[in-house]
Amino acid sequence: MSNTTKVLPLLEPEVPETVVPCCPPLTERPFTAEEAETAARMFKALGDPVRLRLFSAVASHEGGEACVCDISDVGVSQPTVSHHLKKLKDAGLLTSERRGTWVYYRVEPSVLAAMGKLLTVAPSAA
Amino acid sequence: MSNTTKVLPLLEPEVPETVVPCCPPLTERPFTAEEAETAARMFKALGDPVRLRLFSAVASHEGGEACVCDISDVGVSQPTVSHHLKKLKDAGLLTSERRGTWVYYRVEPSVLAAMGKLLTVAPSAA
DNA sequence: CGTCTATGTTGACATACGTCGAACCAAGTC
DNA sequence: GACTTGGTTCGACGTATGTCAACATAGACG
Repeated sequence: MSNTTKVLPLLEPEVPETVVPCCPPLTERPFTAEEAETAARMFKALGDPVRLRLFSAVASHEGGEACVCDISDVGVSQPTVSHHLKKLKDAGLLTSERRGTWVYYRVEPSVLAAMGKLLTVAPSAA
Repeated sequence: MSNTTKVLPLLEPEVPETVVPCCPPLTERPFTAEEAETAARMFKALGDPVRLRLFSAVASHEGGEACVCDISDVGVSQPTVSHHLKKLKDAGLLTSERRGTWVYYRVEPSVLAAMGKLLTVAPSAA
């Protein structure tokens, strides 16, 4: 039975080929200074516990977006939350949009996929 | 979402079970403070351009290991290289071993895989 | 042993970073 | 308009970080 070979469209609404070609996998070849600069910026953005929690909260929220009020319970003051959300936004990991009273943040799916590719264990290496 | 509820085993090829169970994918559920602390430590280690270049140089080197002398051309002084390699080691991303005159660093493949999983776009989320 | 090469460690310094309180802006509500 | 709630920006402060020069350590090789 070829049950596993069914290429059913497991809900890939986003995550298209538009994955930003930031850098090759870390294991493919030594990064250039420029590549390292770019990739480090993204890693750095996730290199703080509070930001990681905020990002995870947004990413795991209904539809990949969340109101600030829903995720700001991470143990720091609200200005600090805002500060970190801005950093994530500056790093290109989140986007924000104001809808009436509340501000909603949502993840940038392509960036997530790009980072995942960075950490791919080179299959050809072996 | 009735049609999409098929939980078919969408090709989970390698990624051995030896992957350290640090945290769930970022998109699965909000990280706890503890998970965030752990994961952030790894991201932080790669959040510096110099460290990223060093790590990439080691990871892409023959057999996933490299002598310091082979990778220390990243534009900073030798003590700084040593400092960053120590940080990567402390973060659990590299291991070192002295063989005669030279010291060799090698990647911790399980950690790489674990981080890759973190950035997995949750297939069940949606 | 002495010396040379390859790395790691220490101390110092400038900068970046995380955090908060206070002030400020944006939408609703009265 | 005034008041309330949600969120950002500003200014300040303490700490962490990246960097280097100088020194220390570990083998190799006479």
